[in-house]
Amino acid sequence: MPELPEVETMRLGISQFAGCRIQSVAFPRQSVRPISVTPRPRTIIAKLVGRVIVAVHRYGKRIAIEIAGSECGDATHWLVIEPRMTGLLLVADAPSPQHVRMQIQLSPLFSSVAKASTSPLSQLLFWDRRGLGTVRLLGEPGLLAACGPERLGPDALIVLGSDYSSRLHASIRAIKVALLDQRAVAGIGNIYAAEILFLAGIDPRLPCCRLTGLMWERLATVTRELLAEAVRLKGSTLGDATYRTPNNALGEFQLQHRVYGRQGLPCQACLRPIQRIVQAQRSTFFCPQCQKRSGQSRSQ
DNA sequence: CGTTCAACCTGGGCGC
DNA sequence: TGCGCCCAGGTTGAAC
Repeated sequence: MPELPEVETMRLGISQFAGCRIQSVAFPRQSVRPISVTPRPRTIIAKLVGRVIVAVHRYGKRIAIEIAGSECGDATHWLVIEPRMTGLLLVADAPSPQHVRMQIQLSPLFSSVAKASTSPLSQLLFWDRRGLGTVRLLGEPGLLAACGPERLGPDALIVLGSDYSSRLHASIRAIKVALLDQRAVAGIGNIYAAEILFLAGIDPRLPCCRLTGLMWERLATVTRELLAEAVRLKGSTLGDATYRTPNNALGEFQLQHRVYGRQGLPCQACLRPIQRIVQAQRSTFFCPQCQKRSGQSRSQ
């Protein structure tokens, strides 16, 4: 579920913890299954307890909680969380207790009245039903390897037409498949790729090398605007309703979906049925009429 | 380069 | 009710 808008909503919802000290860390399912945690849970716990959260960052679809170094010279660390399909960061109660993967208790660094009244909740949970998510505690080299420019392209919220064209213009891959490549552009997933291409009027099957400069510009503009609107609406909570904001609110951008999950339903623009195809083992939804090869722009 | 497949997991929905 | 199957927001690595 979590793509850029959902992960950004998580970041905004837990950034209040900047300045808080970590009181305790637990990995409740540790004995049930070797969950994807590196290094070992006890090592993470030893390195985190007593430390202060400096800031909460987002790199593509990953959250990186910056942990201050200790006074005895220990370096800054980052707790990097990848929600993957069903992971959630929560400050509220978890939907089901058995899927809580990590539990962090926090105490305010300063017991100021303002802080106490604005953040009554001092617990941060990583909840993950399917358990495909990962938690890593990394130093600076690790952070760079996991979230640096070698791994992630420009953030989709600020991507430019020139970013797209310089990275993809020579590729023969279908544009929809390329949009899911985090090294090309960071943050787009299966839902938003479909929605972006519909709004840009571009056929998801079109090879990247056939897009014109004008189309790259339009694609970038639509990407930024659509994702910004999705962040404003706190992401998309689909039918199964697993996705929640950290405060347990539902997303609202699913009400704006034009093609995703709408196979067979009439296109809102032309009334022809939305089609579902499979590309790179993922569903692609699009309108064959509104998303002709070159969209509204003329191409050869 | 690029694509395809399997794997990692749980659980909802469907047809029978 | 239950069983078997297909599907799902993501990522990675092996094989071709």
